[in-house]
Amino acid sequence: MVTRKVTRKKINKPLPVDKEPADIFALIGRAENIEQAAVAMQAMSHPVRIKILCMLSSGEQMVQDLTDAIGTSQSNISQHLGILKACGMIGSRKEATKTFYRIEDARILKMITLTRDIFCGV
Amino acid sequence: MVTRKVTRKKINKPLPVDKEPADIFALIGRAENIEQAAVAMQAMSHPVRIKILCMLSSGEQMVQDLTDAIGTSQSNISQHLGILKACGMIGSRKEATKTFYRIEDARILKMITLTRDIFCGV
DNA sequence: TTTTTATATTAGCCAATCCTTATATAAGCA
DNA sequence: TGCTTATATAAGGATTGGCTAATATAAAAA
Repeated sequence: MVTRKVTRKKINKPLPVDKEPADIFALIGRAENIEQAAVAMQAMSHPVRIKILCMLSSGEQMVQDLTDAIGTSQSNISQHLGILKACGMIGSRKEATKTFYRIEDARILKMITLTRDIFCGV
Repeated sequence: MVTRKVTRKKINKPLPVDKEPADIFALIGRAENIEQAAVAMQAMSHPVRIKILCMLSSGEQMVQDLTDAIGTSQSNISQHLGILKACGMIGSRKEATKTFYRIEDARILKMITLTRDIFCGV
């Protein structure tokens, strides 16, 4: 028996690149785009990661500062940063022992800004 | 030993109501809002649910039509609808044997519209 | 009343997520 | 060299998420 599993795309994958448009219901056909959006939202949908993205949306930050401001373990922050980085949302730069993270994907910056706007009125 | 677990808010909870603002980094302090945003994004972050919301964003739809257009089992659609409904994103209305769903939360309509805009350019 | 249509619910399984604790790496400093 | 600081990685277990298959409900149709 072929156990064909319809497993979801893992979160740690880079967001795929764009493709052609479509028709039904204005966009259900755009499977690629929908997938991208889902992966992006899933990656963003954790309080710690939202906080990280919010902080990064005002510019580069180093891990220590993120850890202090957000208030969880360094290991935990590092793992969340890893998730965000794995799907291309953020990038990093090393300077001696410190690592600085920044938002890489313009769409994510837009998303986080809008999310903030909608849920925080900020 | 008190195994104090920092469990995340379950997805099947209504979005909590607003509270007071804060200070650090413009909004890290707004835990309530961040939580709301996270719950909302998590609920939206599945291809099937995004498709459902997209379809609903152009008006009320019945289960059968959603099922046909999206292309998964009726049971599956029903379960996803349940998730969206449980957190107050959508509402429903019965008419004989049919159930019509619609978007309830204005913020979600905004979110889905923007997501569409950002990822699909539609 | 039986059958059909439309939708909801439940159980069970496997995969994914998340946190904690412990350890690794690697650069700067004494 | 050895210590400290900053960050990353890995293992482990607990919980959640998501699918399928089976069943329940309930209204309409025959």
